[in-house]
Amino acid sequence: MRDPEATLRQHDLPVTAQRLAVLRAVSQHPHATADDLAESVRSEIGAISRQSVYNVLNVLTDKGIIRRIQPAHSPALYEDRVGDNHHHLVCRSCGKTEDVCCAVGEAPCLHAHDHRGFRIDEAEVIYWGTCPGCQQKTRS
Amino acid sequence: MRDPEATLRQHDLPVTAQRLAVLRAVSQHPHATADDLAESVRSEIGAISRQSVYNVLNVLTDKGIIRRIQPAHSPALYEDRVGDNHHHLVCRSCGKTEDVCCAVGEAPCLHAHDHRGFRIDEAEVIYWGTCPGCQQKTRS
DNA sequence: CATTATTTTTGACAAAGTCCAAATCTGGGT
DNA sequence: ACCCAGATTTGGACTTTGTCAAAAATAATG
Ligand SMILES: [Mn+2]
Ligand SMILES: [Mn+2]
Ligand SMILES: [Zn+2]
Ligand SMILES: [Zn+2]
Repeated sequence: MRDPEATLRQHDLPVTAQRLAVLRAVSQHPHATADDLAESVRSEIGAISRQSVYNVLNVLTDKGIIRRIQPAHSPALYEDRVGDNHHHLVCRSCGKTEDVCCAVGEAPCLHAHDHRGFRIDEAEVIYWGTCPGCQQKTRS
Repeated sequence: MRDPEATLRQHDLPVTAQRLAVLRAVSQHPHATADDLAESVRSEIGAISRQSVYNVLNVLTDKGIIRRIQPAHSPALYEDRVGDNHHHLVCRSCGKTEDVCCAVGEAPCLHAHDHRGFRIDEAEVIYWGTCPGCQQKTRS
């Protein structure tokens, strides 16, 4: 995130210490949970209420400044990388989450047109598997 | 579901009234929530505990007899259509969920090999959009 | 500075699901 | 048919993730 303060102003959001800190935390910890981010923010500015973390994450998500992803068996994760329609790789064992580029034009994004009368605006893809670390642990 | 009782026996699961009823309910109500299914089961066999519904859904899911899908902003949904790797179309407005065939060999299933050292076993795709009904309601 | 709308905080609340121990039932052997 | 051991079901407490609402604090504006 280049300039959190400018980003907030560009979206007509009053600049507050909480918003700046949450935005920096999301930027520094991609795919972190609200709880992770709260802890991170506390270590930076001392204190923030749980509700404010949610308030800020919600408003930033609504404005499209950050992105929320919600894999099964996990609380929501947030990231700062928006607008590129990338996808995710999630470890079934430890939850480790990594980005996967979506080569524009490739399926399934290619198919994100209408099906059964639905007007489709997003093709969300999660690749489930086992991360390298967990593969090792599982070796007999 | 052809024969719920045979299915249970094939998987070495003791046959109980609760399991039979839940299995039939899943079969008759694709993409229903645990709560929906509990109600449906109650109307058939009179009573079932909330915990048993979860127990049964969990064991059936673990055995691969049914499938669980967990779209954002929704409790888990269950269905009886397993093994064909189909995907889902979900309405952002009303939650309506429909099946989308995954032509085997097409992306992203084609890409369900290794990325970044992950051993991938599933490519989950959810197409988000607006269903026909909700499109009409939203017309100005 | 003073005003006003917005944000933050606190604490209660809700939804979805799990944990645990007691009661009940299923399947298998007599 | 009956018994037994192990598995399942039940009820209730509990956890996690997140929202609601009202009061207190703060940011933007003039
Ligand atoms: Mn990402
Ligand atoms: Mn389906
Ligand atoms: Zn892992
Ligand atoms: Zn709809």
